[in-house]
Amino acid sequence: MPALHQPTRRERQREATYDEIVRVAAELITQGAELSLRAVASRMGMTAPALYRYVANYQELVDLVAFELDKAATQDFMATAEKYPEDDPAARLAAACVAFRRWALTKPREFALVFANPIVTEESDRRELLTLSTSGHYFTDLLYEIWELYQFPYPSLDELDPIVRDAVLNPLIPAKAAHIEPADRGILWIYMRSWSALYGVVTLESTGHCDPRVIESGALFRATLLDWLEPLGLGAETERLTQLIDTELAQPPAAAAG
Amino acid sequence: MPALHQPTRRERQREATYDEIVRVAAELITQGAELSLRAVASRMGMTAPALYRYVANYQELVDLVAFELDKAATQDFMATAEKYPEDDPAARLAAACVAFRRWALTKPREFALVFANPIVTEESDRRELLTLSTSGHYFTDLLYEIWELYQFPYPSLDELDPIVRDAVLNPLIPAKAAHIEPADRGILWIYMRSWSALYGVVTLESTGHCDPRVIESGALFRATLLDWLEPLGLGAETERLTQLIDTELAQPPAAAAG
DNA sequence: CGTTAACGGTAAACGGTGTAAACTCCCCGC
DNA sequence: GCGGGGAGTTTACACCGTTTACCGTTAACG
Repeated sequence: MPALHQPTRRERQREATYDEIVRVAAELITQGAELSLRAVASRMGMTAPALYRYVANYQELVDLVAFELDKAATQDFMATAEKYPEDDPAARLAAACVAFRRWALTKPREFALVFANPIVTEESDRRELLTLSTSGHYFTDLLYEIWELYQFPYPSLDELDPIVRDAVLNPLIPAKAAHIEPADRGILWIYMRSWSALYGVVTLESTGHCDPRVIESGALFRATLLDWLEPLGLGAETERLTQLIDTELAQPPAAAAG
Repeated sequence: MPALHQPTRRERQREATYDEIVRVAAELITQGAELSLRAVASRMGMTAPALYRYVANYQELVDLVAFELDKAATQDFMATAEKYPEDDPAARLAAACVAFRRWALTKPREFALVFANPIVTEESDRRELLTLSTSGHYFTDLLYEIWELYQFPYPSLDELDPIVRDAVLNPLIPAKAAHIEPADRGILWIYMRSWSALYGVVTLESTGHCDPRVIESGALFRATLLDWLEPLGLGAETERLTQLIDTELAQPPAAAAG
């Protein structure tokens, strides 16, 4: 383990160009260009092989970019959610979900990179990055806040499949679970289930494996979201949340962030 | 429109090599190799540019392979389903769903190609092929048979979002809907919703964006499936279908088909 | 039957990709 | 002041999709 020392000039320089690489690479994607080592290097006034001083290979760059895009997207979700009061996590989650879908439909390339990119390597750094996924943390947090407020039902530890019990007690998947009491970890099961439902419709719509008219109407997404109000203890809030969702669905996608 | 004439020798030859191209390309994928025009051509003892006599470009070959793999996979689903009696569509659908998941987990590359491949071009032949998707037809058929037997509830036409109503009356998405009475087309809405749920878990698991232990346990998939028994009018069958699903989940994946 | 046009294939080439190896140069620590 | 390692370049390799020009064979037609 390296000693914690004051970063030298060279180290600062190194970190700076590293950040620039990731930034430039992410820009390429958001601008609709193809991501390639040569393109990134050329934009930085370097040659492609130089990038190998910073990145092990192409796939690693892709993973870094995916993490970066996820971070940026989460900022977007948060901005949408924060239109609603801090003490109204239900509204915030609903809004964030719609923002998530909007992002997936507006930027299908980014979405595919972040959420539909197969995690091939079993024991790679990839999994590490995935575990740190920003959006995952954000959604988990919102769900937990909802639970604090509405106390929706969740399975007890011994109701869970033993393997799942292990998984929620020592989670690998993006989830800031540290502050959740072990006995309450069944909440993470609800998280997985609801995330899976949300992920399903949004991926279906974003990749286009779905009737375009159904996408345009938003009906499938809307119905999926509404189905989850009851399980999350939000049955009494159905009316206002439906209205909120419809309002957000009607929002035009935000102008592309530079 | 060309007149229907007896295929000449040359035409037969052409069709044969066309089929061989698709077959060889699909083999490349199933054997874990990369799909490239050069690789396909070389395996056939040809050069790459020759393929352009049969295929407009690389993407078109990919689409053809995707359709081919989907067809092969459907054969697999059918084989699993046919372990159960013809007059028991509920059992058959449940088994087919498990087979679908098994396939997606065993062959994530194939799955990604067929189901997570973004449909980019708006008005391409891609959409045509998608509409003809074999697995889509199969699942729709099973669901319809279930409806015939159990008469599960479905929305009437005027309960549907107007855009969705258009979509189910004149479907673009894989569905042999011709034999479903227009008034009963709300069944297709149930189909879309349940397909979206199934697609969600399976994609999540197949791409690995999920705790590997949860995948291994199959709990998330199982729970998702069980949630759909009630809406499909299969509440009374819960016990035996649960047992069936668990049996199928315990089945080891079939040996890789040559 | 002979001519002509289309067809199915080749070779060569263009511009692009990721990546490996060898080599320079400059900064930093001793 | 000197040696070493780090950052970057050049060169090269093995691929990729795709275009162009060319050539024999095959089928159709006057």
